[in-house]
Amino acid sequence: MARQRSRNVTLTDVARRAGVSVATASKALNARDEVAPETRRRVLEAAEQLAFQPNVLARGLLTGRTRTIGLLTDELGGRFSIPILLGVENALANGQMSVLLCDARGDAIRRQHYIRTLLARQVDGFVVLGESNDLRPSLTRHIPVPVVYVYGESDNPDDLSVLADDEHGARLATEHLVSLGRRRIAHVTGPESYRAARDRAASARAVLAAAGLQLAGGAPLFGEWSQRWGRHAARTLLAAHPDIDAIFCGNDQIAAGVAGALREFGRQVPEDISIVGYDNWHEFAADCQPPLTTVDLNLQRLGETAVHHLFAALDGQPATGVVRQPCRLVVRDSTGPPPPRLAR
Amino acid sequence: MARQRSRNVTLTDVARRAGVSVATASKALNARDEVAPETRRRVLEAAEQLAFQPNVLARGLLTGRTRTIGLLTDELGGRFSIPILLGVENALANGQMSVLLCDARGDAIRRQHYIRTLLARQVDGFVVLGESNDLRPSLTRHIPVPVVYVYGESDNPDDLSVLADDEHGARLATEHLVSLGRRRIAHVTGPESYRAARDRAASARAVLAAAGLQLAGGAPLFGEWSQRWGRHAARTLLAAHPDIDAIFCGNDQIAAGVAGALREFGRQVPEDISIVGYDNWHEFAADCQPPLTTVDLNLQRLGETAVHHLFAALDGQPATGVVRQPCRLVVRDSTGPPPPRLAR
DNA sequence: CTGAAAGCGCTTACAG
DNA sequence: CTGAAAGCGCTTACAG
Repeated sequence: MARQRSRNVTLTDVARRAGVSVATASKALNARDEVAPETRRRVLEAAEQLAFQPNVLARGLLTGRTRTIGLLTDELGGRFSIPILLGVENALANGQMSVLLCDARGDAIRRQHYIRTLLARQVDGFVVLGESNDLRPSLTRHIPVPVVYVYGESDNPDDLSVLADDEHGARLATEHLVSLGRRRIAHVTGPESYRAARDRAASARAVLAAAGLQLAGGAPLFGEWSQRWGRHAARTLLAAHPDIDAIFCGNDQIAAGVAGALREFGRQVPEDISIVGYDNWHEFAADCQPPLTTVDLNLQRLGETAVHHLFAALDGQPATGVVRQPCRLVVRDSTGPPPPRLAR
Repeated sequence: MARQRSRNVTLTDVARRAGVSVATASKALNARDEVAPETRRRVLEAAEQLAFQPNVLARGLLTGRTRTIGLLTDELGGRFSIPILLGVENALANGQMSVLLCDARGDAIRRQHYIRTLLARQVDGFVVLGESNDLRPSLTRHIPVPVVYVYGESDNPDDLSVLADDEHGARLATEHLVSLGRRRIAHVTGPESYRAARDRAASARAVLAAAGLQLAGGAPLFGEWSQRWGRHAARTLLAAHPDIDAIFCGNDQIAAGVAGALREFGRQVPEDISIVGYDNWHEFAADCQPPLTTVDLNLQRLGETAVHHLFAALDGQPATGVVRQPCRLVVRDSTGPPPPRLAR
């Protein structure tokens, strides 16, 4: 760590070693075709020998393109940001671009500061990552380069928002339970203030209605995104509706809590009561007792999709509106058909 | 999103509006004292009116400093990276620096590629974030700017590594149990191949030995970092050593699994058997039944500490060796004194 | 105190 | 095909 930064090898060094001008060296390295093959060979050899790395700042100053994008997050600590971030980083790297990371921590001042900072660094575009899938105020008017919103939807329909399709995810979950022969299905989920909770609940009800069914208890149980709430809700449900045969949970934590409570009450999962979670949060879903059937939002792919749309916008092909990416049902051991004696 | 990037406001624009040369404008904005107060006022006003943001690339080209550091991670998806990342981001932002994020995904080729990319972007320094706290190969010989390793220790003692103090964390946990009057303490932890598991186990044994005790069963139970292993190990322990009165777990997932199994066996937590977890992973520890006493590694602060050391190195004050940051015991409901009838 | 000039490292017309 | 020159936006001696 004590090493000094040595002077960088510059194009001038390469040119000198190859015995050409910097202009020619530049053309040779950038594979422009106005260079003699033998000259190019000499330049490439010199660059190789000197381990030349072009200074990206100088190039950016000239071209106005930095091949850098700003990733503005609201709350990186949240559960959903990381897989999306990974997808964004991966897709950008595949496109030879880099990402400057800024976490606003839900603070508007901090967010504005970061927007200025990123613009001063001449980023080519922005990805704005929401902490929930609720509508969020558009930032685009402050940003003179292309912006794509991911996970959280911009409130300006002229922006492009790339979202997980919760209607689809909840439909997959509910149809799975119905197709297994479940008929008295309850829904335990997070706070009604979350769009995710409302959308999933609405979708579940729609699927049941189409099958001539309704939610056990008549309505979703809105609460918290926690195991604790799952345990509590399961007890309440068993007391009020002892004949339920399935519980669709708004996330995997709730599902894990439900599973724990059902076990304490001696109900067998999946035979007596099947459980579906949501999120495919590995540590909760796969490590649950029993492992949970759940909905995977494909978050990493969501990040990649957002970047592909950003690339399109950088190429002059911007889109607007909402792109919804489908979900995927992951079937594990927490769902199955009712026991034969109860089959109808 | 369809907006065109408009030409940026440059220092030339500001200078023209203020009626001065760019040289004077530059000095005024950078608060150098060779400028008349009235001139400075006019320049600042012009900059304000034009919403001038200096082009950081141009400045970087000139000064050789970009105020950007590269964060090289091995596996961002891992449990520990995020809090550390947050700490790094926060400390850098406080120092008016930005972070370029690169996740090598444990791939050596990809890692080398990122090192070259970051150097081409003229980063001022690197933070290298390990995915585990095992020793890792030093990258410093490829990097001509200051490097600080965080969480994972570099195998070169000439590097600086900022680490969580697992010896301390396990000591806090074990001393807590001993001080509560627990005497038959078991240790259930992750794979022995992890340094974290070995270090914590060794520390627990040392504390017990100092108190004239030894681990229930004579040795730690190494297994996996999962609830499943926690459940399994708890059953094994109860069968072999029905009189144990505490279990120190290598992480919170194991502890949650242990808590679930003990409940099924009708053992009261914390009265009959107290449990301590490790990591203070909120979703597992605080939401456990009962909420877990656990060890918090202060990971966010670890990231901040690493950045402070990097700043020192950038200021010409590099350090070498290992910095270990203390842990913190978080006491919740899973630990308490033995019931009076059993107290001795 | 102010400004003309040089220069950071590169790319791109343009002339030869 | 090659290279001298201009220039991206800024900062810093240096001269006045």
